[in-house]
Amino acid sequence: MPELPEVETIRKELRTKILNKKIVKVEVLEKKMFLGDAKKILNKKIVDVARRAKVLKIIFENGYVILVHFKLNGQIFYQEKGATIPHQFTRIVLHLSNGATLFFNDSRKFAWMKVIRQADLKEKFGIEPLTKEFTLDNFLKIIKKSGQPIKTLLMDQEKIAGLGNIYTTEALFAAKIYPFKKAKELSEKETKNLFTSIIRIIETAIKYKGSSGKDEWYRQVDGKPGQYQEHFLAYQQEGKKCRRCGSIIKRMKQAGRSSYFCPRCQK
DNA sequence: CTGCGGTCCTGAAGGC
DNA sequence: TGCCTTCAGGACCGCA
Repeated sequence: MPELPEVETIRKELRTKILNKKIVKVEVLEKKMFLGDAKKILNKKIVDVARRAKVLKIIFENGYVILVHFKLNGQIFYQEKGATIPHQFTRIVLHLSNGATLFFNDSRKFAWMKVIRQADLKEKFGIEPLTKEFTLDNFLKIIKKSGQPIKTLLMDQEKIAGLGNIYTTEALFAAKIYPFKKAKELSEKETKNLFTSIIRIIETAIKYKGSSGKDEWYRQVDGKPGQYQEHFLAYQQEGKKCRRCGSIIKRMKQAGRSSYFCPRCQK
């Protein structure tokens, strides 16, 4: 499922493909997945492709933007001129001025695109992990005042932006922290370990172009899978041996989704 | 404030 | 083999 590293990978690749191009036609095959007025962005030059949290932004010269949320299974495929074969789950097709095509796919129809004026954006996202605002001090402040379980807190987009189940699971494993532990009960040392683990894991995951493991529909813009799933130490490792201590990785339901952890080394 | 359950949706997996 | 049921899961919403 596209989290920060996946959306960032898509952003970088897409930017090289569509910067300075225009969208000349929008085909909406699934109405609920396209919000706003497509006419606002037709034939306007794309001046940037950005990201905030798990949301991709295609920014146009006239101040409008297409927001893209991939949710669980969303994909964007870029195909050069002439190779315009839709995917089985294509819901929206964007035709570009150079004859290329963008396919927005999602089997489950949870993903969406939205046309909005940048000035009208009301974002309630927390700190971006890869920016200079993400300091140990700022992280400590967030951790110290929350009675929530640490994993729930890390996935709260209004506190820390862009982390989902995969990367919170891996970061908590790396920092040897039990996912259900209350945030404010973390020691300074644990908080520091968690802070550095988040940065290291997010950066490594971007290097490997995201995770396309079991059940993961995420693909890069060219359709290829990412590689970070080969480095999972906890996520989807239920029943396997912990690579640190040899105990069996456990799965528990937490806040509606699966938490994976080592019952011996995560305290 | 917290936390829970329902909702959207459908492929995959499990049961018989 | 095949039908039927259950489950997963990001974000959001309503309710206790």
